[in-house]
Amino acid sequence: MGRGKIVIRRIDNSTSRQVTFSKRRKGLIKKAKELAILCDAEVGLVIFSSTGKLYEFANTSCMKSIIERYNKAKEEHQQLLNPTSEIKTTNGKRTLWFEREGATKSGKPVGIESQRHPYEKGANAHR
Amino acid sequence: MGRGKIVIRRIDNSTSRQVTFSKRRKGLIKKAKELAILCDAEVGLVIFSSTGKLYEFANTSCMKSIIERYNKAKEEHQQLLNPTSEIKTTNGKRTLWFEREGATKSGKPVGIESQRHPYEKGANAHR
DNA sequence: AACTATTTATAAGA
DNA sequence: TTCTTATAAATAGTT
Repeated sequence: MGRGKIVIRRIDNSTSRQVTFSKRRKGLIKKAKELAILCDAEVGLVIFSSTGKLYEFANTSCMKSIIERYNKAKEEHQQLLNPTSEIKTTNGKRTLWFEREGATKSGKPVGIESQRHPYEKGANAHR
Repeated sequence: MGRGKIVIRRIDNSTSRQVTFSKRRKGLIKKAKELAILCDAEVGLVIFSSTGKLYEFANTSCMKSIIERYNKAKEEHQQLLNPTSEIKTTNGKRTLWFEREGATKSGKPVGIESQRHPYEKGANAHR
């Protein structure tokens, strides 16, 4: 959005990188707030600039509680990934509803899909 | 952005809230990715839908490392807030560069400003 | 930091 | 939920 289209690639020029960071960070936090309010969601956002400065946004109480909730959700997810069950297919793999088609690319945690395949069963079950 | 302007307020209709959540979540994560790449920043984003589903984005290694970095930065920040120094003004208050003008509103952690006043000195020093 | 031309996101509707 | 389209909003380049 702007005078010209840009390619999403690291901005080499330090000054314009800083300017863009400032603008987009502001925009991202605004969007995070809006999502939280409009959709009644809990949102936690942490941003470290390339110079190491920290910026954050958390719509509920504080980031701490969101992180705790996150950790808790992760633990439960792990339980699903590594249940103490004996169910296994002959090839040693098990096909679960939340199985990834890809892999850990671009920093996405293993077994977690940001866009689809949320933690709970039933999601994306239809269609 | 759309056929009509909307007010940022919880969407009552459950169905449209879900639709909006889906669209905006996607958009927010896209923006987070772009910020990370363009500006060489480290970004961690956690979203819990109103139904409790978790969505996340982390551009570096994993959310865990970002959370650790966050905690570390927070600790250091606390050290700055409660230094073992004896410097005090007569009224018992000390004016620090990162002092807040507001208070803990809308869930923002105490002593942290999301938009301005990042942790490090010199930020916003110009102008 | 302000200003706009443009691009991009997205609200509604199908 | 996906596609389409009109329109609101974000922002790239400039000043």
